[in-house]
Amino acid sequence: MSTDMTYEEYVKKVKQGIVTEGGNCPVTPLLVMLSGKWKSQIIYEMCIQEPIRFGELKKNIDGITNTMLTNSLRELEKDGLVLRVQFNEIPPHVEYSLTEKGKALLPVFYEMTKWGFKYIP
Amino acid sequence: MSTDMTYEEYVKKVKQGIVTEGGNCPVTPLLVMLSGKWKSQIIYEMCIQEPIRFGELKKNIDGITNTMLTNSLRELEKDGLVLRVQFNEIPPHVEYSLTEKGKALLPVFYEMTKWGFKYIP
DNA sequence: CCGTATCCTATATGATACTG
DNA sequence: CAGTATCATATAGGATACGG
Repeated sequence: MSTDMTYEEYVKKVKQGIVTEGGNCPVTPLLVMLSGKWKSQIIYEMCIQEPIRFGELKKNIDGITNTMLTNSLRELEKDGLVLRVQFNEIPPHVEYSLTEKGKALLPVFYEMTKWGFKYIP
Repeated sequence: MSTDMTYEEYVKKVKQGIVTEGGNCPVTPLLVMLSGKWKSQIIYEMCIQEPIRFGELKKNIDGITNTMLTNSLRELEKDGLVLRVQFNEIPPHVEYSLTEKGKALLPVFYEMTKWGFKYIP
């Protein structure tokens, strides 16, 4: 299936049951990548400020622990959404940013946000 | 914030850090609603066929158990995405369908699918 | 500064048997 | 037909202390 199909083409194909490839739900992989309590907030922080450091993420995301921030960043990195660059200066620091793949999620977030404003009180 | 803001307005506001309301990530509530191993597939099946019965969902979604299908449907119903209608005939049956709120997720899935086709091998 | 190591709890998921 | 009840396991999330 083409990447630039229109919305009308998409809806038509969904109703025909032919959007899946190999029998898998087409949105599941992305939902898995974004699953977890903190990942969307981490990506959102990177949309605002980029690159951003570990300590800034920790300060901006209320309630997150070192463990969860580290784990989430590692998974986002493994999935190719986030880039980690380490600077071995004194003092050492690390800069996180979105990859092209990660930045390309913004239209998805746009639709989710529009939906949220309409349907979530 | 308006529901019909353009994508350009959205991106601008994100970068200014003013998309959140009350300090919460705007996409988190939806991600929570769609979290879990089976929910997106359930919604997808309802996009193809609607209304659909419990047994058909079970047959179409490979590997799902009674327990998980029931739990997932109950949560989707509680979140207002899915409607459950019970027919007390002989034999009894139940029909599930998407609410307007649930149907309105299709543009979100469209963007997710386009992203998936581009970035997932 | 940016984590890791360890341990603990909560929640999600799963297997199986049974029922209005 | 469409579930529920029960029990078991796996994974996610969290608290705290410490290290390169």
